[in-house]
Amino acid sequence: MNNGVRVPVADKREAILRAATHVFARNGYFNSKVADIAREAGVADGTVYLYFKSKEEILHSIFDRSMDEAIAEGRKQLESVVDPRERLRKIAHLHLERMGADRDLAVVFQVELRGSMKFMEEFSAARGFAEYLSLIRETFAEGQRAGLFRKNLNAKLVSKILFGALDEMATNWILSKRRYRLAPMADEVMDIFLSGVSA
Amino acid sequence: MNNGVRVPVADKREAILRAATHVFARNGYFNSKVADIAREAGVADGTVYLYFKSKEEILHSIFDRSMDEAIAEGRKQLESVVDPRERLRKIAHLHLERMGADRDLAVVFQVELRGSMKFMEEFSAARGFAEYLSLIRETFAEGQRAGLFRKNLNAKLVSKILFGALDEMATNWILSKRRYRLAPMADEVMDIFLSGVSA
Amino acid sequence: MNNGVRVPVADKREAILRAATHVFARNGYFNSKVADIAREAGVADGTVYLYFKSKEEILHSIFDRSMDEAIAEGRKQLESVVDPRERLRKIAHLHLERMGADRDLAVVFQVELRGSMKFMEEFSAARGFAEYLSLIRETFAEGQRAGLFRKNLNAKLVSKILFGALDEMATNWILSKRRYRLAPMADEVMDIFLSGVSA
Amino acid sequence: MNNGVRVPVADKREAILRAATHVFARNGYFNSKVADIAREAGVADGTVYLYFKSKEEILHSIFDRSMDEAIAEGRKQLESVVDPRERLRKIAHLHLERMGADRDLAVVFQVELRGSMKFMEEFSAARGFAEYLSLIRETFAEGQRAGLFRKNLNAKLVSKILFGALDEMATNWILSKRRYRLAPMADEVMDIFLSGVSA
DNA sequence: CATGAATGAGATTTCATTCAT
DNA sequence: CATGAATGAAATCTCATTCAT
Repeated sequence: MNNGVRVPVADKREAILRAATHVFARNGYFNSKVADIAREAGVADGTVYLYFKSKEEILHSIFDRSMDEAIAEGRKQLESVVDPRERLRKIAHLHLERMGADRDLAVVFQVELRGSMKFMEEFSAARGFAEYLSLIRETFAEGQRAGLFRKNLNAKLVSKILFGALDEMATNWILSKRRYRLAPMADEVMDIFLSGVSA
Repeated sequence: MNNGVRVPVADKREAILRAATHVFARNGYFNSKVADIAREAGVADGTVYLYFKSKEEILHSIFDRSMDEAIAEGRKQLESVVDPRERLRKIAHLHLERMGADRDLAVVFQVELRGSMKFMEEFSAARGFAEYLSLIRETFAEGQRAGLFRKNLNAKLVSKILFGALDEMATNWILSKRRYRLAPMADEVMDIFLSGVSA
Repeated sequence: MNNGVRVPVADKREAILRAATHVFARNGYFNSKVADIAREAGVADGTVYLYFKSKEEILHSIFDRSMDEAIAEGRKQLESVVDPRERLRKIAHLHLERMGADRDLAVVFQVELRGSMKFMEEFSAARGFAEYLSLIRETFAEGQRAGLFRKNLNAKLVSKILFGALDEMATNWILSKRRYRLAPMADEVMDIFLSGVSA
Repeated sequence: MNNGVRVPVADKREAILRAATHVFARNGYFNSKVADIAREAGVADGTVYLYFKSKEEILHSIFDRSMDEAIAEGRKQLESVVDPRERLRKIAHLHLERMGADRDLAVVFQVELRGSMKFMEEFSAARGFAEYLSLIRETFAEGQRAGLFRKNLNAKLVSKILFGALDEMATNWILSKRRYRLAPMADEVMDIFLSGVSA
């Protein structure tokens, strides 16, 4: 698997990211110590700095990697879907499936990303977020052109409403003591949403 | 010093809360120093501890006071409104009016409250938040009983959708470079929402 | 001990500088820990940072303060001396008296100042040092104009020779196991020096 | 890898010493990282430890090797010179020629050796230095016995003055922005020195 | 009540050195 | 011999909190 290229223990970088996600989810970014992450990853404190140049970069890497994965996966899954209603439904599903698949990651996203967006302006995860909103908006606009959705609605606003609803599902899910499946909420949200916007 | 006039204690507590809101909004809770708050409030570092027993308590006080005010104000304004649709519309307005009235406070709420909800067990702002969701839910259920809203919708879910949409409006508003008025978004959201849930 | 009473150190900044001089002289700048300085000064670690913004600034402050004192004292003492030979003799005396008066300070100067001069661009002690060389050079040039010293000698070079000789006396003194008085070496150096440069 | 040719060990040791001299000259001993030296020498970090048992030993080796070379070269060059005045002149020339031949080495000597002399007591370079001073002193004493130099001068003191003057030339040369040749300064120093001590 | 100098525990980060390959 | 990933001890600096005045 090295194909002649020395891939220095991609294992360890991975382990650190996973450990950091867990630790951040448990304590919050600011209350988490690099030493905790190192211990959880099974490496020495210093090793963390062979893979990331600061604690902050670890957080960024978590966001970036997840965003990249989500975007790639999303693109692939949406390729074959043409009906704007189905596309939106797919988007909603993907959103909540992904969040529901890794609770720690979801916590980090829902709890820490917001803070980060405020303070790390030129931060790539924020750009990923903007891209995501655009995708919803354009899909919706397409539906409007196709006569599926009411033409008098502001596409940008509508996309925020949909995102806000999904985001709230995720937030409630991570805050809830009860353990329920998150993905199915997508359908419920979409039913209401589509009724609200249909022509 | 005081020109013989006794400066009421409330003044200083107030000044500290206001200063803290501003400082937290600018830097985030963890990056804010108590010394910054004290300087901005025009008091000595130690004075902060005469009014609050810790930095964390300042944050909680900001939440609690705002929540209490919002709830009191909400109760009063809703007293005379009976139509569930109008009540929901009023709630949305109050929500965004309050957020839009104090940008710093809005930032603190949107950015820091969520983090706090995950890590601080059962503090009163979280209870206020739950109360708020209940209010929406019950108003909606009332509308269902009155035949205004579709009976097959899950009231709890619907209330989260509405809250999520409003919350997203607020978040977008604080993150936006553009300066627009937040409160009017309430109507736009409600139009879509009501179309979506009406019987 | 303190008999339970907190004995405030009179001038803390002063105490820290003195302690730092001692610690630096014993261990060298890079091997000295701020904690050592704090302990020796009888203050907490953090207190050091109320008076100096970094360990490096402590070193600079030691240099700067000593330089300023030396220059002020030198100016005063030289005011009344007109004969260039006597002026140079006075300069040599002041140089070695000052070094000989505080062994720790002498060590810091002889050992750390040179390193600092190479790596820290244009800090004030380096300027003080340049000023000092100028003073010697101009005094010597005056002596040349007065016919006391050989006119064919390069004043700048000569001033460096004199400084180098005095500097070497100081270095030998701090490195020596034996305890002898440094100041008297000034006369011995000056006798040879003046023989070498007299017309 | 080696093109079948065995790379002599001396090569690598040599490369490391040269690299270290350069790195130390640029950053100072304490600010230099072993990794920097390794990179500059074109070897792996660990390889450094096959040739030297610590970073400190590298510094010592630089001193020792230079001292040994200087002493050997000095002995050879002085063999045929009998006149004490000429011997001293030769010594001065050799001193400044050697320093002037390798600026990095000169920086390390002038800047780091002093610190080392204070903190590493039984350090062989210090012994080399003492030997060097003895050589000057005895040559001078010989000149006194030969009636060339004033008998009332303290040979030890005189030797320090000469050393101090030469040392100062070297220090000024490395600190100077200007690029001039160092060796010629030897004659200028010796002219003044010999005038000062001649009978 | 108010002050602000002082405290000191604690966290991030660096880097000389080791050792399995 | 050579490598360089991994180690982990150590040090600077920060800042919430206290308390003598």
